[in-house]
Amino acid sequence: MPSASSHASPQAVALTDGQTRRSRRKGARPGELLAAALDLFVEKGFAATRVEEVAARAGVSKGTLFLYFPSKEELFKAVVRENISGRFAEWNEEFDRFEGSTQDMLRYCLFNWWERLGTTKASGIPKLMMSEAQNFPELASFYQHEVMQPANTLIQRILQRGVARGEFRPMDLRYGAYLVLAPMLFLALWKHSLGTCCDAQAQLDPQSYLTAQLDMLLHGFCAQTSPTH
Amino acid sequence: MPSASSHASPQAVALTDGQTRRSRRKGARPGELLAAALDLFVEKGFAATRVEEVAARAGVSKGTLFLYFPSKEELFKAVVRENISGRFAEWNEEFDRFEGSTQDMLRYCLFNWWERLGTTKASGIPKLMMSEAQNFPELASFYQHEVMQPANTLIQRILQRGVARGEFRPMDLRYGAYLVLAPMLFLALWKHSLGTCCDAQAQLDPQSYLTAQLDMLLHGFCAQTSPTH
Amino acid sequence: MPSASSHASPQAVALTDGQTRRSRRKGARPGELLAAALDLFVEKGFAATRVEEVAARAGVSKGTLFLYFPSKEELFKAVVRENISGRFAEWNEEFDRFEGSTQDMLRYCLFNWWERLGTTKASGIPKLMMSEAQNFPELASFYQHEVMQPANTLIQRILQRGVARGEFRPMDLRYGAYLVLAPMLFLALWKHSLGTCCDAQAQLDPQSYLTAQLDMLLHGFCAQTSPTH
Amino acid sequence: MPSASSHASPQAVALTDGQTRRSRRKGARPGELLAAALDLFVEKGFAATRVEEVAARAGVSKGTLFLYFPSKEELFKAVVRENISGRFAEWNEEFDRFEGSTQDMLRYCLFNWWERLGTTKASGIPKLMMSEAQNFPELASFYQHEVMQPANTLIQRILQRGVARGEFRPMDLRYGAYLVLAPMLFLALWKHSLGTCCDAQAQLDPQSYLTAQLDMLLHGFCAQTSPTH
DNA sequence: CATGAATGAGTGTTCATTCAT
DNA sequence: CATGAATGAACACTCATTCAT
Repeated sequence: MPSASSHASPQAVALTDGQTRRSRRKGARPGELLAAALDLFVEKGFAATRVEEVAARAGVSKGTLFLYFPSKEELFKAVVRENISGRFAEWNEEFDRFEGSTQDMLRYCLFNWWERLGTTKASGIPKLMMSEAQNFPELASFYQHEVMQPANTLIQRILQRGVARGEFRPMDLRYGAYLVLAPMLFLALWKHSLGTCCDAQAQLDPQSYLTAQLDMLLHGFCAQTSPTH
Repeated sequence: MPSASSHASPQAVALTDGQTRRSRRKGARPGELLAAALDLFVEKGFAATRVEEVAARAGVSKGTLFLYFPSKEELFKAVVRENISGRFAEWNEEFDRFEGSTQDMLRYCLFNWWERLGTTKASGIPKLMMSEAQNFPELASFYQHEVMQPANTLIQRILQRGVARGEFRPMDLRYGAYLVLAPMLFLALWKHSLGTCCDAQAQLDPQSYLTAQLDMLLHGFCAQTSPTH
Repeated sequence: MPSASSHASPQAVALTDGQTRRSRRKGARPGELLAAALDLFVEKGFAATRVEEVAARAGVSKGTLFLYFPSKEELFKAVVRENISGRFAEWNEEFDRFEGSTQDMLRYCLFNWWERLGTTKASGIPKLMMSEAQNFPELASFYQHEVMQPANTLIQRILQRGVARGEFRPMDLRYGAYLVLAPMLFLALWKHSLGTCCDAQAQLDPQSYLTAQLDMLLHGFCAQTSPTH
Repeated sequence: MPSASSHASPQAVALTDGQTRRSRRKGARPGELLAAALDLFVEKGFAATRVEEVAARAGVSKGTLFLYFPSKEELFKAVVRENISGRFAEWNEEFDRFEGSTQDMLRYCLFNWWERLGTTKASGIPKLMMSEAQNFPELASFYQHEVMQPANTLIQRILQRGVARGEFRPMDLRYGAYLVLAPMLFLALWKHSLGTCCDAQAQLDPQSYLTAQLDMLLHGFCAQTSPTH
């Protein structure tokens, strides 16, 4: 039963820049941990992130992390839920309330998505999943059900609306949804991988990219629309 | 995966003091190792691949691997360098010789790319790069210059041809190229990550996906083509 | 498991500066904790029992446990001390009053012991002592003096009575007593260790075992009794 | 890739009293590990023994231990096999060759068992199993099948021989075997638990104990053999 | 008195890397 | 050249113990 005095040891204090850790408001714990976890998972990947690092960045000890999240995987799931899954309800409601043309809706969808997620740390999550899917099948399955499916469904609803109102050509909705999703994901992926280390001239401007994307989605490349197969 | 031994990386050569390794039957070593490493890196990712497994699959001992590659990281670099060498010269020539419509050229480009690369192990490399770009910035930059740029340029040339011939509407070529690339990369990424662990119903059929993609690229979603900006 | 609160260990009392805890309904705390601890120590062993579990089973918080017992080790000591208190006075009295043959007395002793202790949680204490004797030498010594010695003495008195009355052959009483004790302890040990996880066919029926044991103790294996040394 | 010079570090050398570890004959590794493991398991119990300690005592690193034994549990099983299970074949053969009376055989069995196992570290294994059975059911089951069963069978064969030759009274062999086993196990258990910390006067002399045990097994306590139920 | 949030040392296991042979 | 035995740092997770409230 050694070192009863090890609490508030010099090291621990050093970690928090000398603040007395005990004095913080209690309610913030899980939130700080989720924020720290998001940062680190995005920065270094799931496997390469050590739970101790997450805890340290949140200003708590390793043990405390496990007080709130039973395992690293559950921590990850909580991060995803906090940042993505939890928002589909809200987005679906926005869809129901939307009154403009479906073109505008699609535009709103793309730009809003980028503004709300793309510009935040959460935009790193798709890359994270891509990287770790093979090695953590349970996480992949979780992401598939809690993120990809709802996203797909939401976009299918938009396309369906466009078709129903005669604004869009008839189409296979399942693949149509991927046509919208693919470039969005590509943008997020790019931002967190190759985008971080390429020349200035090769940078992708999100606004321009999304604008081009939207125009192409709606009208295609062709000068005159006359499908040819 | 052609004649691997001719690509022995500088480091590897340095290790052996420049002896002519070629004269022995053993000269095939590095190539076998690179092939095994590609397989495993693509299957399981960099971190999850154990060097012992690579060595075993190449039929040599762990020690031998380190004889040719000073570290796991260098092995990774060699694998990427080995597998993204110049196929662009050939593809650019094909472009020059192509005589049909630009629509057909784009179709040919997409389906051919999938057939020649997408169905092979090499289709795992983009995922590999995405995942590890942060950890190997030097390689990411290399990939950017040697793969992404040429690919971009090639596609821009196609789009440019279409515009020049009045087949395509005028467009910002740089972003236009990404519109073509994004779904291609998405397909390759999908195949090697979430695609491996999702429900049967969520599977993506490459042919259908590319077909839908092409149709949308050319004609867009809209019922009547009347650009609105 | 009678009135636990009357056995509050010295340490526990010391902790509370001798206040009269008795006057409150909460006085039952240490007893509930000791009972819970006995259960769990017997079930899972010292190391595998978590103090939180003990506290939970006693219906208090982890912190409260440490209010009464300064450490897990002290809790263990208190448990053992609490549960091996003097039943020997009573048993010795029974011996004095017994009027039948010494064979019957031995039979009574074995079966009664099993009924009164073997079928209760207390039967787990010998196993506990065996397992932890090395780690708690002071307790082992205590157990030796307070349990093993009196038990030995009691059984020696029985054997002595048999010899004195001509019912038993002369013998070395000290070792004779172990001959009676060994199988009793073995039964208790078995019940709480290997007996819990072996095939149905390898199970030991206490009644049959004790019967066989008694018969052998009295008459031995040999067909005709003619001691041969 | 730091500290390439960490091999043969001062610490490591210190562990082996300055011998160059590399110079040892290779074949001794598993044997040294098994011996170290037996020592430590017996001294401190399975759970309380750290694999690193085992490795250190054997003069190798933690990693080396896992080179030979895939897990701590397998190490334990190997220890048991090495010291006990592996010997039943030999003992059964001795039984087959034995030509004297069954009384002598039983005597030989008891004293020989003590001499060959009881006086060695291996005598600590039964205590080990008793202590850890609950927490490691797989080990318990292993011990049950590889040790208890064969021992039981061997003793039943001896008793059966005695009965068949008219030397012993008829009996239930299954329980009869336990009558022989119980005191043997008790002796081994005693030696490694309470026996280590009790007064000189309470010590059990194995030879005397076994002698008394044998006499009682054969002839019982009773003055005249006249079974009374 | 009682709580329970917070701590951090401790452990089995993996695996890239080394090096004597 | 090739081997594979040996290494030891690294990591997720547990749990006895503390202490501010």
